Parts: sequence; structure tokens; C-alpha cells
Amino acid sequence: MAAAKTSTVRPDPNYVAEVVTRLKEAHPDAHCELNYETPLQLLLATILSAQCTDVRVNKTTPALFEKYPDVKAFAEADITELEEMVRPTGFYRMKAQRVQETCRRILTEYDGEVPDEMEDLLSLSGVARKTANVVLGEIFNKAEGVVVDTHVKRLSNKFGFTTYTDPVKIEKDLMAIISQEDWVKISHLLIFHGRRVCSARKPDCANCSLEDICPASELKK
DNA sequence: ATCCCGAGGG
DNA sequence: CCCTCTGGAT
Repeated sequence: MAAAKTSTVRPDPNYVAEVVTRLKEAHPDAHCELNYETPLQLLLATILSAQCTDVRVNKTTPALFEKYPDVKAFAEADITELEEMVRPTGFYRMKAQRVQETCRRILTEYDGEVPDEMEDLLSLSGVARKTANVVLGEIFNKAEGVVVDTHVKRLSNKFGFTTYTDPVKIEKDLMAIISQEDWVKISHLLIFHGRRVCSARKPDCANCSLEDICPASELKK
């Protein structure tokens, strides 16, 4: 019988396990770096983090969360003032609108509480799988997938975990090769590694503990 | 595929 | 200057 063809080429499970093990050793403190105190604050911080560094989000949110202490305050905020508050994070008009629209819907449809179901989260303005996965994983401890941001996307391709560029397809590939108990952790690890070692502009292969097993190592070119 | 948008790094 | 940053909606 001829070998069954699969539509997607999977990386060697042993290789994947080795990469995960080494990432855990390299970044034992990997965690979500967005600052927040409430579920609402994490949801909003994550919406603001689109195409923006978490460092900049963290410099923006303290004043924002002080001025608007709860969902109601965001729902009733003057949109121009809200725009100015979120301006440093970029895409500020759209983000202000999404933040307010999301808070209004949480107020009117979810009794003021951030929903803990994927379907409900995805129905919110400015919330797609990446943001929903962050909230489900960090707050409710019930991740239904893997957070795929720009770092996870870049490194997943470098390590050969996926061949796709579409975040949804990348997430599906990762869910197939990473054990479910590591779904939250793998994103933290890839994001930490992507920021500190394997940056997009200048990957520091000389100081990377995975250099010898990395298909994209710059040192052997 | 394109738009939204500012700020820092190389 | 150009690229990148925990994306999402049209």
C-alpha cells in the first residue's frame, strides 16, 4: 500500500519537543507582559496591542485605566478624549472606537462582565482569535487555541512548524503539533524568544541556544 | 489586498 | 530612510 499523503507536512515530533524544551530552558520566566489588574483591562490592553509593542501599551494604559475605571466609564467616554488617551499606540481612531464599542456591548449584553466563551469574545469589536485566545488563556484558564501574533508567526515559520502565513492556519498547525497543556506557554516562549533573541530585524544567532537545531540559522549560510 | 497609525531601532 | 511592533475589519 502506498504511503498516505497528507495535505500538510508535519515537522518531526521529536524536533518539535526539543525546540519546546530548549525554549523553556532559555525563557523560564516567559509570561504575558501586558500589565493589567482586571479581565476588562487585559481585554482592552490586548486590543490596543495590535501592531504596537507591549512596552508602549504598558506606558499608555495606566493613565487610561485611571481615567476610565470601569466598563461604564469607557462606554460613556467622550470619543475625542478617548482617542487622545490611546493615541501613542497607533491606529488610535479605530482603537478608541473599538474600545468604546466593546465596552458598550459588555455593558448591555454581558451584564458588565467580560465573557468567557470564544464565540462571545469573537463577536466583540476589535476582537479576533488572537485577542480571544489571550483572554481565554490568561484570565479564564481555558485556552481553546494558540495565540498567534507577529512573533509566533515569524518563529513558527523559521522552525518549520508551519508553512502558512495566515494566522488561523498557523494556529491550527501549532495545535496539531504542540500538546494542549503547552498551548498558552508556547506563545509566551516564542514571543519572549522573538523579542529578546530572534528579532525580525536582527536575529542574534550567535547568542541563541537553539542555533544548532535551527533551520534558519544565519551562522551556517 | 488594503487600510488604519504612531514611535523606536537599525 | 525603511522596517517592525503580542491585528482586525473591509
